[in-house]
Amino acid sequence: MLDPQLLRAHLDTTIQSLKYRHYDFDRTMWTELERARKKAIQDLESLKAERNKMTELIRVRKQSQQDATDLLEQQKVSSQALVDCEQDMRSIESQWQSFLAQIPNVSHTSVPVGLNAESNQEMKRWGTPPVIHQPQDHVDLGVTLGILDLERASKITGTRFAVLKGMGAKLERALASFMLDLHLKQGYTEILPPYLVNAQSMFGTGQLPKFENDLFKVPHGDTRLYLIPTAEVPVTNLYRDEVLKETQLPIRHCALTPCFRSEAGSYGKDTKGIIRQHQFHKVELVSFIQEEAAPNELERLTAHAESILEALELPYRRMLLCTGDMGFSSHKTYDLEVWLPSQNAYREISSCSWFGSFQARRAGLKYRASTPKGENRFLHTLNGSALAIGRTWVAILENGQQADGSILLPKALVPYMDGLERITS
RNA sequence: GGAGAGUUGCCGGAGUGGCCGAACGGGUUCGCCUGCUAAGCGAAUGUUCAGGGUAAACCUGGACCGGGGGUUCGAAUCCCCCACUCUCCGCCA
Repeated sequence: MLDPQLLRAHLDTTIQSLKYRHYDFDRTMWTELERARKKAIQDLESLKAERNKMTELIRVRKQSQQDATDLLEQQKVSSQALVDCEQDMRSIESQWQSFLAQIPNVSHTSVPVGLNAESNQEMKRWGTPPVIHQPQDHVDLGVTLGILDLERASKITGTRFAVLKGMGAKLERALASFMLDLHLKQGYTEILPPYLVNAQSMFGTGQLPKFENDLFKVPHGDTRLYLIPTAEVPVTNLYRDEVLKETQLPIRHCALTPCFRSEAGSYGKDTKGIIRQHQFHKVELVSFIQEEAAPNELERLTAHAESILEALELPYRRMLLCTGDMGFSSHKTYDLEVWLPSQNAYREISSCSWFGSFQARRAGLKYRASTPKGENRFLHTLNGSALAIGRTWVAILENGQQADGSILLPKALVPYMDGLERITS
């Protein structure tokens, strides 16, 4: 959620900034909502002040055994006006709230302006793509090796689900353990959160109300729960509606969870293989920190995601997303893209974002500053995949493929595979 | 699934219709005292919204005692619904 003060003080620049995010800000509506809200608040509050004064008069009279019938009659009448006013207030307030809730975040000044992925900036490259004569893709490799079964997955569930088998399943598990262990050494505290969350949590990180269609929903009693699309949701909401102490900061968490995405509206994309699935595993890093330290934290967190790729000897590049390609809640985002030989291209494997106070406002994440005044401030939140495990699995197969169809595993992974250096059929 | 108890400020804990943003105790901060520490003394100490103030200080008003609704001139206090926590019983990985 944007700070309403930003819209009041810098409306023009904010509207311009939002335009670069493909958001057409309705200035007329906003101005009208602001005006109506202000009026409703003032009307209601003056009526309430009036009522409170009268109530006090009645109290005094009653206590001194005087008759207060006239005042009581008067109060009955004015309290009806108050009820009407209250209703107006509520309706306007909720319109104002929903207007604010569906506005995306504004971008940081360092974010390049652009409409789509073509304006993203490559920041760095690491590693050299392996020279492979006629590379096979991960599906051919995986099926031949007997470690990937898409046909049976679609039988038991449907498309965009996969079954991993034997060393394929073990590789997935090894990757998860390896990533978590490295992040623990980097100072993150591991969290194992619920995989189903309530609507408030989804609102807190920005998935709701706008992206309901991308989520899997599960009825539960009179309400409904949502399958998490990323660990970002439960982990960021850990401290929802809390005021932390500044001495607790920064808080850095990592979490391994399955992620569930309905991928509505992406029917034509990545139909082959396990690049785009309804369910996949991901290790996520999440930071809670003060505004001043946030820019540096984004660099740090991204470097930690990169450290996984480097340890796994996977060539990658870092992209700075342009305004038009960023997610709804993000203030600034780096994508990491891993080299996939079968596609002869870099493909997204991680997304590291700084959200400013956008999520903190939605989720009520604050800290009490260690200043003499000890004022409350909104936290800044950041998170990044480190990494999406399904896509890492793909990258390991494709980059490690040998002429005989076997997969040479990166050295860092060997201990996690009980000494296995190569996957063969 | 059944029965019961609970949810109040940083913490403990009072408050069953008005003078309660909330007693009392602890904590914290500032000042005094003390060779240092402890003890003691004095004072301060919630959040949030709207308006005023160039900003800060501050001032005025509203709201907040788990969440929502109701009764009432007036609700932390009475009534209803919901959520959560704890205990017991049942069932179960």
